[in-house]
Amino acid sequence: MAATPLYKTQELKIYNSISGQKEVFIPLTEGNIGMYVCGPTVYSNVHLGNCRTFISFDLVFRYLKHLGYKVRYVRNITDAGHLENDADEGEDKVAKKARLEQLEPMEIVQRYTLDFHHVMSKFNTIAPSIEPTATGHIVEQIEIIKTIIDNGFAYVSNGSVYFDVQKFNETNNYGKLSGRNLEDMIANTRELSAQTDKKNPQDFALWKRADPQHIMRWPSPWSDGFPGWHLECTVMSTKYLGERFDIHGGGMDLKFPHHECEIAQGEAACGQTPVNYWMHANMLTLNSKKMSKSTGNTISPEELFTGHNSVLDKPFDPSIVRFFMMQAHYRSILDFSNDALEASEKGFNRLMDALHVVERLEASSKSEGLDVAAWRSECYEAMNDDFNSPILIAKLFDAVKFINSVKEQKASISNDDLELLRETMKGFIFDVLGLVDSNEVSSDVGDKLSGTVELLIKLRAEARANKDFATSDKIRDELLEIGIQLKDSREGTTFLLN
RNA sequence: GGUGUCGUGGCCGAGUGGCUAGGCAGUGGUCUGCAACACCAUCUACAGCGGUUCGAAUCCGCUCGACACCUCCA
Repeated sequence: MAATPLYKTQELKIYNSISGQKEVFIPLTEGNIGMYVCGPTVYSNVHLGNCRTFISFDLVFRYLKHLGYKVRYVRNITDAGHLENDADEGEDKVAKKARLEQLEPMEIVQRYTLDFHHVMSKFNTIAPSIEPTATGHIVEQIEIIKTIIDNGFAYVSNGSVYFDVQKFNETNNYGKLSGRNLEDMIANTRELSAQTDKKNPQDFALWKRADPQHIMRWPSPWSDGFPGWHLECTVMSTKYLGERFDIHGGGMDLKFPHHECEIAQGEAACGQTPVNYWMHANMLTLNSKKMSKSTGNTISPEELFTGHNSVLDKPFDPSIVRFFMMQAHYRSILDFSNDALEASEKGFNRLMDALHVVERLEASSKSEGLDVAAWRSECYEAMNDDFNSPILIAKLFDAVKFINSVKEQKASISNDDLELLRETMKGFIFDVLGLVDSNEVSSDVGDKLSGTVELLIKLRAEARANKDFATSDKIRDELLEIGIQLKDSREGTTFLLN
């Protein structure tokens, strides 16, 4: 007797990067979705820009689940194969870090994987269903390389294996995702030194031979070496989601060459294109420039939570940061600044306040001031339109205004509508947007705290009744200083934690 | 040089061929012992220049500017 899943009544549209259009989303198997998102390379701490992508896809994951879909969400950990550059002597990022810090590569991997998980949980992202690692899938990677060679789309050169892009392009289309064509790429390829092993500069590595002094090497039919970066995603998505699956996500900067290469590998190995809907999350910028480790233009989540960075005036709660990100669309560039974050913080607090107000609201015989059912539909319409969280948030603020008006007795709400309003607000704020009420304190502490504050409120009320405003203001102001704000209304005084 | 995206009011950020986005900040009012909160009202817009159209900030062209990818990057 399960209720009808929401997805049967909602029409979700997703902007598909490969077509450049919003398309009605139809999963391969009704009610089930396979989603793959390119995860981090764990050779250093994640920065806030990295986080935006994962928070964006957390929104996608959450909304799909909210609609009643069963989602298998795979997000990999790149712990091998990611090279410093594209030259033959390009060094593996993890191996390089291990060499520099004189640690085992897996110590590097462990350290930064733990950091990544810690930060992701701070941002209240839901863990993926499967989080596979590249090093855990070396065997599968070797197998798929064999298949691609057998199919004639790769060649062995000096112990390494390269994908033959020109050969592939004769029967398939290399560049369809990023809107490039091979002739242009050939014509505009920059001069790179030491590319002796490749037939053509556009070719990319499936397997790289490693010198004996390299610390991350695995045996293969071609050499002791390591797999190419693009390959792991093809292998792991295929293994856990099938040769063809619904959604593939990642940062905009991975569109080319990484995702283009994934398409080529998938088509070369399996004879069909791997992904139905390609989704790309846009960049977080700092000073209008992309956050990037290599340029040092970054801010770390830790700096944000502690406020220890020159661009920050104060620390910010992870939920504020998440809310700030949700106020922009995932396909838009978002510029990070202290001022923007402070504005978000105030808005966020107003939203949370309203959530407390709506719990205590009294129903009337009829609703006046907002058509709750229509408003609810508009919330869904916003999210159905390619996960438009900024519109959703605007709608939520419409409700905030209405809730406060009801409190002020300038509007009214029926019992049924009140229930629907509460349920919808909480559903979107907590389940879909993944925000956390930072005012919430653990119930045990909360009970004792509210008892204490209620006592002070009572004392203040007595002082006010006696026109002892010095005492009443002292209570109000000093409570505010420790982050407890008193709110007077005609029903009496309530408090909020700031 | 190639490919693509974007340029919205004091700030951040949506959206649309004709109807208020929203948040923050500002202004005037209501409420209050004074405030805060909240509510009501209100002010700053669609880079520039042409074109299409009854009508464009929204479509087209050009100019200027910014950003991203083409090399590792979420």
